[in-house]
Amino acid sequence: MSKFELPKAYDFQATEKRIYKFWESAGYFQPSNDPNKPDFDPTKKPFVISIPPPNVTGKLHLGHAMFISMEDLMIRHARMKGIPTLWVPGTDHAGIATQLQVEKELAGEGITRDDIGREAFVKRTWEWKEEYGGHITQQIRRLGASCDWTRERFTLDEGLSVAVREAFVRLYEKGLIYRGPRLINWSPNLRTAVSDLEVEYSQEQGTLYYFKYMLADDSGDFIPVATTRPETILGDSAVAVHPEDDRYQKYIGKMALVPMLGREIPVIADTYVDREFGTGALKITPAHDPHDYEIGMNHNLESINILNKDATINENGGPYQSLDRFVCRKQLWSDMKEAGLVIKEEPYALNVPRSQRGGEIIEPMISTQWFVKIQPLAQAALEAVQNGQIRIIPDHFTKVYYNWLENIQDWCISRQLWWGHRIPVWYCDDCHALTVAREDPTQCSQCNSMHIHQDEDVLDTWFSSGLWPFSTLGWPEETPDYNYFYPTTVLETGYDILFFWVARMIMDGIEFTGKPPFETVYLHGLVRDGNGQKMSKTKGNVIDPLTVMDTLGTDALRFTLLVGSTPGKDTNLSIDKVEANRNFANKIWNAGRFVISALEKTPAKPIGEPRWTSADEFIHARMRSVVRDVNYLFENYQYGEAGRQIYDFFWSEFADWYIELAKLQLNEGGDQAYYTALTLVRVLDKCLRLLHPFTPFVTEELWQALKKAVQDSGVDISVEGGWAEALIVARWSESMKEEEWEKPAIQSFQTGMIEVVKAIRNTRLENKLPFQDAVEVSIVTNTLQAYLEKELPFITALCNLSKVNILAELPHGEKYRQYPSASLPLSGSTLFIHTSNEGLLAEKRHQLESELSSIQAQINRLETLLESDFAKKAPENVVQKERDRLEAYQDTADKLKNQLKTL
RNA sequence: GGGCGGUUAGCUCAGUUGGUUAGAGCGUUGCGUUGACAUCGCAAAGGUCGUAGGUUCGAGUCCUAUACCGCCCA
Repeated sequence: MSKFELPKAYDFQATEKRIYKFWESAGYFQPSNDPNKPDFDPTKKPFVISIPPPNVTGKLHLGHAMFISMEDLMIRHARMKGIPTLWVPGTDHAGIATQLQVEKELAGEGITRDDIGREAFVKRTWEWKEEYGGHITQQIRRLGASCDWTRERFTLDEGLSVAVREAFVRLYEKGLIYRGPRLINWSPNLRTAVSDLEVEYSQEQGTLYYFKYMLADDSGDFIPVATTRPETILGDSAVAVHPEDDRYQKYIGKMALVPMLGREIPVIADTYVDREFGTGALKITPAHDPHDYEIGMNHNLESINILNKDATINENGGPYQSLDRFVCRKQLWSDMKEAGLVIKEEPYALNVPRSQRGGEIIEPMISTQWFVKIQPLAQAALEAVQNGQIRIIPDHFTKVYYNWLENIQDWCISRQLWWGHRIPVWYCDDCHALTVAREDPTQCSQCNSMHIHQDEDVLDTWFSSGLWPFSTLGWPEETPDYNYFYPTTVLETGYDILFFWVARMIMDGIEFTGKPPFETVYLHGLVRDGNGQKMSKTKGNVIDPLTVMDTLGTDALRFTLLVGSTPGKDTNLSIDKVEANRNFANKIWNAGRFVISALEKTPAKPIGEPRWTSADEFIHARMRSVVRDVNYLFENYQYGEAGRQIYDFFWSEFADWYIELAKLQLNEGGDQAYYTALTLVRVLDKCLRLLHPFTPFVTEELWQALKKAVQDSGVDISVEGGWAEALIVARWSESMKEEEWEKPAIQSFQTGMIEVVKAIRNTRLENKLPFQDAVEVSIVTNTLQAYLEKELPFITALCNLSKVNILAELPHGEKYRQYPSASLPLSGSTLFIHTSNEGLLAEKRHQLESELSSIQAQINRLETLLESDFAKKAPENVVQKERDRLEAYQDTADKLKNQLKTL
């Protein structure tokens, strides 16, 4: 193997780990301008992203792969632009999720967390975290994430715990945190409260139960009532009817009897009742239904809690005490049936509240919990977006954000868990005062009693994640990192946690630091399967990113996710697409191999000034134009489109055309070969720079090889931005202003080379003239003579021609009539392939006629167009373009007609 | 009930300042191959851009209505 040779196919398995290690150990992931170092320059504006912290004990899924790819793309782009760049990584303790895993482990040993007690359980969970906590970050590394691991944080680490406590105490002192009994969402399995956001509603088939609410006056009268949850009858404290409902008006103010319990409750009037729905009368259970809770407040009704924490019936259920909620439902209903209180049952579609985690049915329940008074925070968060301090991409999520903040409810932040930030509140056993403190107190702040105990609950995990952009940088301390890197630049995440996380970070950021925590929110869509279905274990359509990386390479996966997605829109991922992009990585690789091999075929220095070929000028001009487009698209967050542009350029222009022609140019040797190699290297280099944020591994590997090959070969070729230590820190290709030569260079190559070559190839194909057999071609043209004379050798080689005749007009004579021909509409030319193969005249005529009719259709279309107001009102250059086009078509049509005439 | 998206080729999707012949990948069909690449090349077939109006010289792109699908919130 000579020194320039690379493996025939790109071997991602041998490459990725090595390259990542190289980057990380060289310190490229750390900011180039570090406030903790002596040469720090505070005037440079940094580019900062805080990672959406994954669950510390989680396993990598495509959602992670998506955000890692997006953020790494942004980070690498910024880094290459020379901006001091910081991507802060870390993980989240994920209260419920992690606790559940440990409980599951305990269950395997036949014990519960209560058996071992809080302290032992928390210790055990830390051990679990130590064992599994590294997995997710290792997996993130595999994706190529260039985050600064020296700054990695964890929501439960010491610093972040200080931040959480500081935040809680500040809010409490401001009166924005309160504790009290409220109707909350209770998860009976987890035995904790959850926030509104953690409840999902699913449409399910249920039953609507109709029954009699007997009046207490022995009249035998009853009010028919319907419910979907009969067991809640036990907690009823009123029957409500509409005040203007003729059917029930007479009962208002009377008392009714709770079935089976015989408790007396009032019949009340409330306009909330919908006369059309059900029976038009409503049972009111303030302790177990949000609407009833409201009505209960308005009418001063008693709230009767009928459930224990495990959702069995409590003492208020009388004879039903200790039955499970669903057993009770059955039992009570059958008892009522026996008592003659049942009217009927009918099937009914209802919205069942289910736990986002675990899926069990959530019970609305009155419970004493801690809440954040959210209104003032929400207002500020709303304004930060309204006044443009924060921009949300894509735009339409701005409305979603407003809509949510405008209707926000207080946030229940306490959780009856053991894994998490314990609420920093101590209760005095003597005077019952609360002590809320930054440091663990030893005595009551009111009476100095030593008999105090800490609140048992922990905080919602999102309470700590809300502080993430600044807590990770050292807040509440004003560390150098915090002072320099905060506020961060972009917050990138999935739209599904806009409320959970993004909105809360904005609220917290403004509240605690006085500044919005980031300038831009970029939301990506969710990753679905190839048919747009949500991935789920039960459907069996889950794609494991680790498997994909193992089999097709990280670059292929990243490129697929990045290019297949549009901001805010869901992405369908299929293995087919990843395979296509694995092929692209291989294409890059092999193009690179070719470019490197070209260095062997060129002199080290040119003798004269460059004499650029049409292909050279074309590829340079197109490259410049692609660089402009890509930069424009990056500036507008259109990364997917940017990737597609590079892909198309690389494959169908650079590889398909330039490389093919370069082979011929290299064979010329001398200066021609030198300038070809120069062009190859420069275009490849630029492409690798543009592609690096998308496919970091193959580009880095190849770029290193290219750099080494150029340097070792001694060929004098420089690249714009220079040969940096590594591609990851090489300079990004910035836009260059369009120069006058570019458009003509592109156009002449398209009309003179691409159209001609394609026409010859097609005509050969159509007429079964195999490539191996050289053919003679005549080109009748008024516009291409000069171009063709210069580039003829290349066309000859690309099309395997024995001879080319360039003619000003169609020659007379028998033979031309029968030659297969093709029109070249861009230049208004016609070409003939000479062949002894006696073509059938009829077939030839048919072919010409169909060609003519399609061209005539274009002429008609353009004539109509140019006769319309278009010619008067459209911009001159647009009109001129159409005029030119028409002219070329007319030219072609004339020639076709001429041919037909001679047939 | 309120809000937000989507509807473009057989399938999955691009198509952001409206420019007049709508693109890609996969799939299908035909041809091709010892030198960058079969993880390939060359080509072909395939779409009245959901429907109906409107604005405009010009609409997949902007506006209105409507149908269907999806998501979020209540």
